[in-house]
Amino acid sequence: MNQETFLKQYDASKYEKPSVTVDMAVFTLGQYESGDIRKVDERVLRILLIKRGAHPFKDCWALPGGFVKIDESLDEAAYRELKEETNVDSGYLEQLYTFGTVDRDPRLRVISCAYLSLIDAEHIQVRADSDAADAKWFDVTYRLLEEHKSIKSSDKGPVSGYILERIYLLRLSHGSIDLDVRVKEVIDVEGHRVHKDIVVLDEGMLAFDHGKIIAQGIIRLRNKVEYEDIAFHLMPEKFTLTDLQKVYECILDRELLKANFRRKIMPMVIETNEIVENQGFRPSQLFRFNTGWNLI
Amino acid sequence: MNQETFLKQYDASKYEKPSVTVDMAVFTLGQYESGDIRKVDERVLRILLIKRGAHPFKDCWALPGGFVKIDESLDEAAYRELKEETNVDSGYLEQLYTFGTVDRDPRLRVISCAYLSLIDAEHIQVRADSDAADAKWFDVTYRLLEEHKSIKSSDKGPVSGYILERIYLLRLSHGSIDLDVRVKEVIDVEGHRVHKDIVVLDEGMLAFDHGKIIAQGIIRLRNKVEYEDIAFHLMPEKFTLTDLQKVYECILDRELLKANFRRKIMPMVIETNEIVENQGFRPSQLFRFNTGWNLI
DNA sequence: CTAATAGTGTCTTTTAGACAATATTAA
DNA sequence: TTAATATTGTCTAAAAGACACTATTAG
Repeated sequence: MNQETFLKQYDASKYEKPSVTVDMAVFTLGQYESGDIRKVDERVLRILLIKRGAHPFKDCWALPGGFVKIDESLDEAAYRELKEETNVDSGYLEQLYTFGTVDRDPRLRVISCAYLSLIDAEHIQVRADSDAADAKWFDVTYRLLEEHKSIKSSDKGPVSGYILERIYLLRLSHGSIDLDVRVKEVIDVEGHRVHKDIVVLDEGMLAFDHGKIIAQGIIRLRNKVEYEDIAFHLMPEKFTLTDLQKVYECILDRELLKANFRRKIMPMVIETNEIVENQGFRPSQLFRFNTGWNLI
Repeated sequence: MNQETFLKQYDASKYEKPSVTVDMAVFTLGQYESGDIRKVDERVLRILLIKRGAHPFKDCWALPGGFVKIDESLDEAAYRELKEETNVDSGYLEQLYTFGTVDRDPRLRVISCAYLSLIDAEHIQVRADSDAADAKWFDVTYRLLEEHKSIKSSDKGPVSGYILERIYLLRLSHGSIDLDVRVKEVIDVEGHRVHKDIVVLDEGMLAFDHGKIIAQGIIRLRNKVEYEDIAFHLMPEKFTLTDLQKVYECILDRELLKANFRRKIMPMVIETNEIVENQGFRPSQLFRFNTGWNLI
């Protein structure tokens, strides 16, 4: 039997199959005008959520996404969804993680491949989908609330294992809408055995396991921003170093020292000869991304 | 309409669904006795491959894996496959990446969630599966052959983009069987736009896109071993520091300086009071993993 | 002038890398 | 003894962190 004949007799419908979706964690940068001309504007990290117009989780907020078509790849599905929801086709996109617990969708078995996307605020033009009663950019913060350590000591003294639990507050807000979700990150170690997990303690108005996906996205973003140049995908063509620093700060949720930050990112940027004036304080120079800064 | 009634009328079979599999990149450590009692044994990284007994890719070598059942999670499927193939239930397991191009399986649309697993050589007991005519541990190396840079300069001078291509030789060998596969890692940058890809240039006797998965697994392993303690999952309970260093060296495919290596891993290990003697040279102390070394 | 931000200089600490020196064993 | 590996010490270079200083603007 050759491969040809095998293919003809293969029964593709023999087993019950899960459905496969992509879910998009699309981040961008928001801005709040300070009001005071002598002060610089505030910046926030934002994520796109849609209000579900249909069951299940009707009226809850969810990540945009949809079923993967039989004739498109995962990446193609992700690009298509990004385009459908935000009308941009120029964003950064990477696969985040695939979520596959059995009961994550009450309708039927759905495995979701989550993607992380970063788009620059200037290109945004959200388009509410047919499925979505409403699509909104939510301010996001993810902040440590509590930390619990319990150490499993063997009789001899040395540590045989430990459980590290960190409880974070994932806060998503848009106008008067406030979605507060507590997320527990658990690291359970027993000898060589490690088990890491993220557990959403209270789903609130978030649909499915999307709290977990968002948390995972922020964690990825925080890890990557430290040693890769992905933050520039959130920036416009030209930007001040203070703006760039604020992006790092709202991703990492901590303040950075100006001088050290500048030293670190200096190789990644090129100065333009443009400056920003009329701000009530010293004008600042505009920079742009130095494509190829990490070429040897 | 409430969620209850919605679920009843939802037609789960409305759309054609892809199949979902897990593929396992299971690594362990191999050893070649040097023959000379005055020399220490050689170590190699190994990966488990099965010889396909059925179409498609009959007689080619493939990663172990299988379809995800409708009532098990992705992680459960991965654990089950690991147990079925290696008979160990104690290994390290993490999700690697989900591969979802349309034509990666000639039979039908299959999306594969790949897992990376590390198991300690002492526990190995491979069990040839029903699907697998044969299962073998292959020595693995992944070594840079060529590097091409082409820089796209705009008229003004600064770099507008570049293409970086690195060609690696993925060599899988077991006895007289030698699977050599050239793998191209491409980084295509144009302004802000980045596109990374891994392309297998010649599949050889490797089934499906498993060359790509294996390469991805090795890349992940190399990245992680530098800043996490996963290498210990490949070690037995007690080990010498030289053995540990050799594990790092065969994962990274380069030699490390002994003194620096020891300084770096010292906080991760605890010395036992046992030593290894009768080796034809100075005896060495045995250490074990210091569970909890990274607790504050 | 002041309040705010822009931008620079320099010291210290930590980490990584290179390499030399000494120690111990079986044969 | 010797050839091999085991183990430690120290110098240098690079990166990260802290903090103080100067500069420039609108009002």
